[in-house]
Amino acid sequence: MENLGVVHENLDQKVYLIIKNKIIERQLLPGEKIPQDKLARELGISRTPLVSALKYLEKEKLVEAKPRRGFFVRLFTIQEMVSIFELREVLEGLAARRAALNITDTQIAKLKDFSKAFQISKSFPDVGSYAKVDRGFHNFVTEIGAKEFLKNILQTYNIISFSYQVVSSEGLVRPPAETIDEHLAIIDAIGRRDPASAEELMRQHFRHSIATLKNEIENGTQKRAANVEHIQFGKSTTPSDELRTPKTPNVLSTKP
Amino acid sequence: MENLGVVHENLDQKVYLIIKNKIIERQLLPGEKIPQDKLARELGISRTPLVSALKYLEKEKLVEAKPRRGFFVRLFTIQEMVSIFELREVLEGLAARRAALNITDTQIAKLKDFSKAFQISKSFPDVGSYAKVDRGFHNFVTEIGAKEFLKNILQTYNIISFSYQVVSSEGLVRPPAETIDEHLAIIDAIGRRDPASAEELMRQHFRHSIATLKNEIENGTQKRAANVEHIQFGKSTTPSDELRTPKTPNVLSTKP
DNA sequence: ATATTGAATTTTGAATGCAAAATACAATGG
DNA sequence: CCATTGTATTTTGCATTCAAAATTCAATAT
Repeated sequence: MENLGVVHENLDQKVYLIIKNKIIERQLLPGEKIPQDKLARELGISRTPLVSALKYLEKEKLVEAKPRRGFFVRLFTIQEMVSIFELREVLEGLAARRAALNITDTQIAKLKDFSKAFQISKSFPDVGSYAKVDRGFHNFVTEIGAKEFLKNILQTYNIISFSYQVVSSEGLVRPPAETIDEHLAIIDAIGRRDPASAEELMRQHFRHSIATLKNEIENGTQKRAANVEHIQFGKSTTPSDELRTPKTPNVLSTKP
Repeated sequence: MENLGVVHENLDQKVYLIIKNKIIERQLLPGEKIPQDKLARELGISRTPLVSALKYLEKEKLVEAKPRRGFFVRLFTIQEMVSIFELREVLEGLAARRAALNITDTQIAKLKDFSKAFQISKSFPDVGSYAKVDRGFHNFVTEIGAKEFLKNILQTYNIISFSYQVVSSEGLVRPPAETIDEHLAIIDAIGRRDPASAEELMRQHFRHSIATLKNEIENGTQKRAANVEHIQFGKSTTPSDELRTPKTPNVLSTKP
């Protein structure tokens, strides 16, 4: 008999999500060593699934493993951020193309919501809420345009870039005034189901940000530390969704 | 005192490479369950570093973890191969662009070697040796154009696609006659240090292969099983390295 | 024969144990 | 005072252990 849809999740998967959140919510700071014993005791588990989770995070580049010395929350230089944005340029370009090809009418309605939210940001400038819509939008494109392999990769690198505090506040590379219209153009292309334009506009969008980053390197405006603030996880990609900051996860028990 | 360049490598990293090779060399077959106890005993280690290595491979999609049931060598459908080729289209496009920007004169000399090798394949057709040059070429572009993040991702997906036995023999999607000139054009663009052309030509190259794959899906020519043969690892990316064809029997043929 | 049940066996996931390495810290000498 | 050495403590990497789950396989019923 088959186990229809019954998903067994191992401890390490839960721990993986918890640590990921700890990093994103800055309970674990970039460069900091991850205290295995303390964390394991805190979660009421042994080091085995904890180390396992850390190895997952290592593959995702969120932590760095130094053999015989432990795991450290990863730091990114601005040069590395440029590389990551170059990756995102082509990957989200692909996601935008696929989104334009696959989008359903219901999803187009959600796109319109984003459009509205961006328009509002235009009239009532507020960097904080704009940054949220920005993240939500990129996550939404990933959600509808990417699956399997592409989605996995993009989610990782989106988290890294959103969590890197660059230049202005809220982790934005450029001010809203510069990016709102670019977002609107991308939304329009996807909504029109025009894959070629969607891809090209998304890539342009990133190229502009990359140019800004490179400019900062030249001007020595470099911020050295990675930083995180208010990252949204899970499915909350619609602008209408929650805007509160996520709660801290509850402690685990080995029991169901 | 600092440990200058002394790299400690944990057991799981070594085991990771060993299993990866076992998969690539078909000592572990797609769909097969990985026998932890047997393998651990074989390698003279405990299950701890073995499982750790398997988790790495899971993140790389080379194995699949089914909780409470074990690890299995991953199978790829032709549809998944299309997704992977779409990824490679944009990623190797980026790598080609970066290659054109960064290439040194020494590396251009190596490119010319590839050019020569492809020319030879034109005059003396041999699918086996051509496939090798093909792989070597794509690895070389990855080597010079990609670093850090991009390189990691590409290496994984290149391995997967080279190891998937599609259509014709030797893991090639299309026959040499179709692809030689495309390769030559890419080489030319990179050698001319023309990033825009290099990227576009590389992408076209992949788009053609994707079209072929999609065509197969429609025609039901689908091969069900992944397959591997003669994958080269490490630095052996130069065409001067090895051009001989140590033929091994094609073990596939699940044909009725 | 085939299907079903249930006990025996194997395998997994996670805790625990332990030697070696790394780190912290105290004592000593410059 | 700071640098250096030696010692105690902590942490890491891996092996071992063990309960629970999955699998195998034989006995029984259909």
